[in-house]
Amino acid sequence: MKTRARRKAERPGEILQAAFDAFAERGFAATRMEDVAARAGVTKGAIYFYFETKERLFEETVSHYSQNMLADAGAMLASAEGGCAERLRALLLHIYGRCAQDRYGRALIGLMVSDGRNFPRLVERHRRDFFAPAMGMVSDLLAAGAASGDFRPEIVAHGAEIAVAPSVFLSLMRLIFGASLALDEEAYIACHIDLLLQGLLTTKGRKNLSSRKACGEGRAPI
Amino acid sequence: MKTRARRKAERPGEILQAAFDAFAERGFAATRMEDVAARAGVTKGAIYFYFETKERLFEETVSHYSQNMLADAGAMLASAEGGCAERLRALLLHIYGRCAQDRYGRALIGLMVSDGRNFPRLVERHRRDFFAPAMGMVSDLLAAGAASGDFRPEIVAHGAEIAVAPSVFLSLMRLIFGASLALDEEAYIACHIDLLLQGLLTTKGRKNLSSRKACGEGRAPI
Amino acid sequence: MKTRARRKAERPGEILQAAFDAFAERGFAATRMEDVAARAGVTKGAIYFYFETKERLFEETVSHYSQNMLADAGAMLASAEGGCAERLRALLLHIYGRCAQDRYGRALIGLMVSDGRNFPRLVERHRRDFFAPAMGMVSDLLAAGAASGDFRPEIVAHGAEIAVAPSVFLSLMRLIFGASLALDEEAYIACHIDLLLQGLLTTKGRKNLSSRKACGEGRAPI
Amino acid sequence: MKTRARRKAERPGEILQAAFDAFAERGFAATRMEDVAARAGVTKGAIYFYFETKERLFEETVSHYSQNMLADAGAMLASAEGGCAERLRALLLHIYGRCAQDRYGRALIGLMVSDGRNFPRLVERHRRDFFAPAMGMVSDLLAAGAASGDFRPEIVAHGAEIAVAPSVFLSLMRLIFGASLALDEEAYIACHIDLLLQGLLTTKGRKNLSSRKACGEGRAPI
DNA sequence: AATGAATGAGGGTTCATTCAT
DNA sequence: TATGAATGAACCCTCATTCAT
Repeated sequence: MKTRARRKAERPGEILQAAFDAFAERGFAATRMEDVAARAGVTKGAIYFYFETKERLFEETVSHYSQNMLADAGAMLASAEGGCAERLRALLLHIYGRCAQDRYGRALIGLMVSDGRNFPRLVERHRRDFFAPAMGMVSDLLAAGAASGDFRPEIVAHGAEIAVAPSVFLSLMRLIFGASLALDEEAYIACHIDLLLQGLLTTKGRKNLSSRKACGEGRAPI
Repeated sequence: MKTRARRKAERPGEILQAAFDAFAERGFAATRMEDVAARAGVTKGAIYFYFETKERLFEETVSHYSQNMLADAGAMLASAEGGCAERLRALLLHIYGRCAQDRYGRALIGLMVSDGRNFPRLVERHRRDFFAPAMGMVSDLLAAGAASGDFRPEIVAHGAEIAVAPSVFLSLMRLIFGASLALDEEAYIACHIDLLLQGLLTTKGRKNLSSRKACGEGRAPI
Repeated sequence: MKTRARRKAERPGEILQAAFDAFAERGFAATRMEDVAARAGVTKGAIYFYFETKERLFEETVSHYSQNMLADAGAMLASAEGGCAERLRALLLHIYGRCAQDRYGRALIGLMVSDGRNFPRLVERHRRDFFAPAMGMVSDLLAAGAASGDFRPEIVAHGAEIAVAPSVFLSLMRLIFGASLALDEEAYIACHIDLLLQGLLTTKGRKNLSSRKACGEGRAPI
Repeated sequence: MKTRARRKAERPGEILQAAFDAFAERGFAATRMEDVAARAGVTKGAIYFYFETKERLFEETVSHYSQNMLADAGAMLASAEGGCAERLRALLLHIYGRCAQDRYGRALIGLMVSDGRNFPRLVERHRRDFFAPAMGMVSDLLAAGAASGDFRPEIVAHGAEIAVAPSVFLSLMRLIFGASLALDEEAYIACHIDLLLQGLLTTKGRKNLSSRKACGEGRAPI
């Protein structure tokens, strides 16, 4: 049994977690405060002690969750090794794991789509603090590759979105169709990275990649 | 003033249109029957003369709209000329126009994401009657290209999704971020098609494409 | 195919019949004008050509039906033979047939109970034109019996209601419990008449009754 | 001002009472939840805190009320003294008081007739838990009288219904015609019991009754 | 800090009634 | 006469929010 003080300190976090679960499952409109309360193991009134309105609860829930995702990506990238191609592959795999294959990552996209309309401040913050930096990481990688001669320079401007799109697309298909969509995700991802690198790499980049592989420095493609 | 008979024939369509507008703008839950009625120029009760419940109205609205989209894509593809690469480009451009740049196409995706949960039958029908055939069109094109030696055969299995993903991604970004997302769509699309074809074409396919262009048979990319 | 004029003349009656069926089955509130219209084979609007409102339709329906019942009872009584006891028995059997065992007779009672509240004029008319005369017939019979010395004179004042009550009670039980109430109606009726006559007859009346029976002038009890 | 806890404990009962009043006055369909709420001194929503739907409220209201009636009748009978005839008279008087002369008892019958159709479970429960036991009480009394030789044995099978019918009939007349029906209830009841006992008693039973009366042990009839 | 009874505004749905055809 | 599309007033029910305890 935790102490009362300890419980008290944890309440807001528990509520946020419960709220995210609930919103993720049913969306903003279909989630009742009582659903959240039940999940959090408190009563409706208690939520209002910590959050002014349902709208505020939603905003804090979503932004609380999206903040973590960026930090993780940064950490991952910092520790990645190899040339630009390998680093790009590692980043994409990370994104797949966080945004398409993780239930919560998927849910975050779903919530943005379904309820973002009514929370423009939240969306703007999400764009500024999460989406733009995340795309920036991919963009920077492409720019570095172009600078080193590994990547074709034409694609620096919009390549990041193109590179990331299939992971978001996969996420969306799962959101909409769920498990009823038959799709071999491993093969899908391999195909995506193969196609992307074929389109991205210069002749020089292609050589670098294969020579490094020959030296055993790279992982097998997926 | 139209005759009564004429009005009657048009009412269901007017209501469906009004409903699609309303649902697209606010989602299922936040849309009131009165909103739909007002848009259609009738009163709440009149809608119930044509549609049993709000749920049924939603289902018919969505499936009515998605049926049109597929027919259009088929017609477009039938009239497309040129080699596989040109035909693929034409199809992708059509998809961009219908699914990313058209307000209603975007809305359709948004509605599937936000409210599909509560309409499993509708989602399944949409998958079977719209999504699967649409992806099949792209898939068939890739298979034809692989057979003719223009496209790399490895990508036949999942290339369709990868090829289409950026258009859906763009659609999603506009849904979520709206106009606040600075993005040159023309350049984005050009980059996408360039990158995709680079990844897709074999050496032979590349020659076919450029020779046709040299003869003036092809349009400039985008 | 009937002529238009003929159809026209029959319409109100058809509607009244349909309305009575509908009201009898579901009560006033739960019956929709459309139900009545469907039963009558016309559309809602047509009903309003003949009846101002739903209330008026109800009133005319009920009073139209209740008018027949009294005439029948009078005719029956006029043709009844035998002494007071026999005539009383015949009358009670008639009442059983019309008010307890006939679906419509039962329904009439049900409608009076459930909806009479809101139709005071109707109820008053029913009381004056049907209920009071009907009770009067029974009362007169009792008075005649008392005058002739067959019936005990004490019961003339309220005996009619007491005599009739079990048939209404039976009607009510069927209305409420339907077929799920196990009850041998033949035996019930026999018991009722037996008990009633035992209570009613004077010593002289008893003799008259049995002597007539012995002469074969009377029917067996029930 | 009552404490909150106390109010909470009383609310359901207050609502049931208010609901019974309202339903009794207007029937199920014509009673609005707001009527009930206003009578109970709460708002519409509050009712839904205690009762799921209007249907459930109706069911609980009716069965709550009918349970009391049976218990009362049992208690009364247990304390009754005298021979079978006296006990029967006492029971009938009790029934008159509760089912014909009490506004609520009358209403219960009315509700069963008008709305029972739509609540088959309720009706069945009412039959099993109230009507059958209540009739059983009368039946048992008749059987005991037959066993002791006071009552004629032929009437055991259906005598209970015949005995009770006039009280229900009176109830019904008041329900339908209200005060506009001129009827001396005291005399009516006396007539009923007189007639019934005349029909019921054997010669022996008659002697027992009059001897006890002669000894001053019995009350005057009514 | 937390409870949970109570509020009250709002939305979906029904249906008697109307009226242009 | 008859139709049936359309109206509009109710009514049931939900749920975010409040507040006495």
